[in-house]
Amino acid sequence: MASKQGVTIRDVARDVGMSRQTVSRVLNNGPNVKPSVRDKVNEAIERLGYVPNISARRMRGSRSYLILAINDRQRTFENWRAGRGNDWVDQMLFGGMTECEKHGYHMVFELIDTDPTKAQEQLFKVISELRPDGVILTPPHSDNSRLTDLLKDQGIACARVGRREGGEFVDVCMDECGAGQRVTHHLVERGHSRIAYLAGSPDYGTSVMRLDGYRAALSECGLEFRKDWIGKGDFQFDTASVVAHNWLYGADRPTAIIADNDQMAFAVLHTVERVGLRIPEDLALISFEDTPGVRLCVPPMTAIRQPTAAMISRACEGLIAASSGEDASGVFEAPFELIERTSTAPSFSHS
Amino acid sequence: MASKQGVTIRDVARDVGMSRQTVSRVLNNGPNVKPSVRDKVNEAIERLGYVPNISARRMRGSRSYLILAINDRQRTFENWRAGRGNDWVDQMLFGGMTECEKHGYHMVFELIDTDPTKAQEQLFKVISELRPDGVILTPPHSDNSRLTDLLKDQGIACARVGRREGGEFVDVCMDECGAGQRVTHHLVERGHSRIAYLAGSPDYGTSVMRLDGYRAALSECGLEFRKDWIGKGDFQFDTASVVAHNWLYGADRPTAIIADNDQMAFAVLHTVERVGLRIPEDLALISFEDTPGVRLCVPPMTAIRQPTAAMISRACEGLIAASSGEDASGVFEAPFELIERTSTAPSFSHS
DNA sequence: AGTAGAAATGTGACCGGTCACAATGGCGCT
DNA sequence: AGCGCCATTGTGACCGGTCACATTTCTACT
Repeated sequence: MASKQGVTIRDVARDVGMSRQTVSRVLNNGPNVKPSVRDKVNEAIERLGYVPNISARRMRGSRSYLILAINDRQRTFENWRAGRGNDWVDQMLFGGMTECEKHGYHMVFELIDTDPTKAQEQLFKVISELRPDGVILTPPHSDNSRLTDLLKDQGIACARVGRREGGEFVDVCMDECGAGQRVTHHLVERGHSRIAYLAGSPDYGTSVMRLDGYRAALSECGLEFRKDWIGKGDFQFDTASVVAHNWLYGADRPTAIIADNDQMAFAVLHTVERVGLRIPEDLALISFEDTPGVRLCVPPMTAIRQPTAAMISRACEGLIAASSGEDASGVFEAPFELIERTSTAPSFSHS
Repeated sequence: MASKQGVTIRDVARDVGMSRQTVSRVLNNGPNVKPSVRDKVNEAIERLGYVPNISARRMRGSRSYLILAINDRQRTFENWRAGRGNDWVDQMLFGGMTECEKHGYHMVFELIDTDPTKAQEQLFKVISELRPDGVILTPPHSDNSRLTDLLKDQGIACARVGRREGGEFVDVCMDECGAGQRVTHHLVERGHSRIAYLAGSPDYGTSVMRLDGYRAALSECGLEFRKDWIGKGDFQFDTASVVAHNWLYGADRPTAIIADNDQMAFAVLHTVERVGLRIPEDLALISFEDTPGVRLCVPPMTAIRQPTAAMISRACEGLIAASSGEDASGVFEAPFELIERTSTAPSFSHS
């Protein structure tokens, strides 16, 4: 086994004939360092290949240069078990890294249980071990006040994904209501006036907001709001299949369906095929979420693409700023995108 | 801002009236601690809510309790940009956590550039900062000897995903050849004898091994090996579309196609539709990889599911063992799974 | 020139663990 | 009782940075 530690700050200090503290000041862009000295130190750092050791930094220092990203264990497990596609963590990693790299931060990912009490215990353990500068909570943990309380108590900055209350935290989200409006307008622009909405759960703030957007858009376009065209789904495939079947079997059927998540959109897709209709000729279909599957199924589905990477990137930015002493709390709304694919292509023949 | 550090080892020591070292021994399951003392210390740890600080542990100690997982930046970016589904990191996280949690380890994910030189510089920086106990290299970095040399030189254990040479590293992989055989047998069992193989690149060891398996299975079943039914793909959609079109347009067409990756399988799917054939009635289709898309497209595709989670889990196990001084080097082959879906359903009417 | 005050640099302690080694305790044996 | 030996426990140094504060050097102004 070779040397466990290479060049230290003392080696650099010795090399330039300065004290450790001066080198430390250069590293941290501290004030009161003569420019010529700063250059000399930087040159030596480069030449010797010195890289500060994160563990040592966080010992006496106040920063750990770590951002902890929390995901839900059960959801992750379930996605894995069901073989259901999910690139959530991929997106988090991508978004987080773009920001963390700039400031020399690193991302640690951890899974914790859905159960609020267990979650709290587990989070306590992890933050005690790692002492990260910031923690990113993703749904459903962004809604667990035990966790935010714990973090507040421990003096660790916290970012919540999917919430928009702000207050003392860094909240990142997207404009769910606007997305609901956008998809509705998208369909209206393509000639649809008979648009049904397959809703998720009223327990989810996001669902409610999206539905609001749908209603707003309908009224903006002077279209009738039909209660029987609000499907009560639960984000699951089976329930959605039943709803879709009822809508599509009759003569008074909608010409477009908006599904609150991808699982339900797939349910519609399969139902359409069973009933003998075609997408997009007989029915336009649009989904939120834009998980991997919707992009590759036949036909590819138009969907709202959640700005996961952007949200996480912003969360990291806020947390890093917070650990530098700035007040980074507030709400950040990342812009979503409507990805147009075949399922709402204009081949639809209304009239 | 509240207390930055809670209970320390000294607090526990004071509580039980023992020295720090004794508490440390209990923590690390060290020898020579009287059982009664061990119990008393454990009780105090529990009661006071003491959690050892990882940074402090790695300072004087030899372990950092960190596993670093390296993924390719360009590939990750490209997947993100193209909106292509990819739950690779999700699977890594899931697999890694199941093992890391058992031993109090944490996973840090990092992206590095494809370019070998840049990759080396970036890896050097990260391992200098974090000093992880082990590093997991995923393709294409598992093949970059600069990285493995660097890790060897720095005395950091290394696991390579997708290699099977073993030697001084922890190599984790799956039986690619066996998978090639398996899919072929699967098709033969369903009555197919006209099976084409849409290959990836001969530069990829995995491609070669899978193709070997296909040939072996054909000969086991007494079926003819037709050179014109080996498609030269390059893992890309477009090239594969051309090959598929040539096969399917003529009368002498195969009744089943094996695609070396999912992108190519999708190309076949779309080509089949264009040509006016149906899956699985006219053509059976099967893919390796099993990325999210294949599970949800219409019809859902039968595919080999890569045991990513299992491989990463094993990699972590090996790295953790190595950091405990054990010799964990060697090759571990994770069992793959054939996930049967509609694209090879028996509705196929041969005869 | 003398001196105040800011700018630049240095010093020792310290963070919270683990290491190497020293010291103590308990037991069996002669 | 005296001894050896192993099991158990304790002590001081140390890892590589940063903190608080002390010291020196420079600049400006009376």
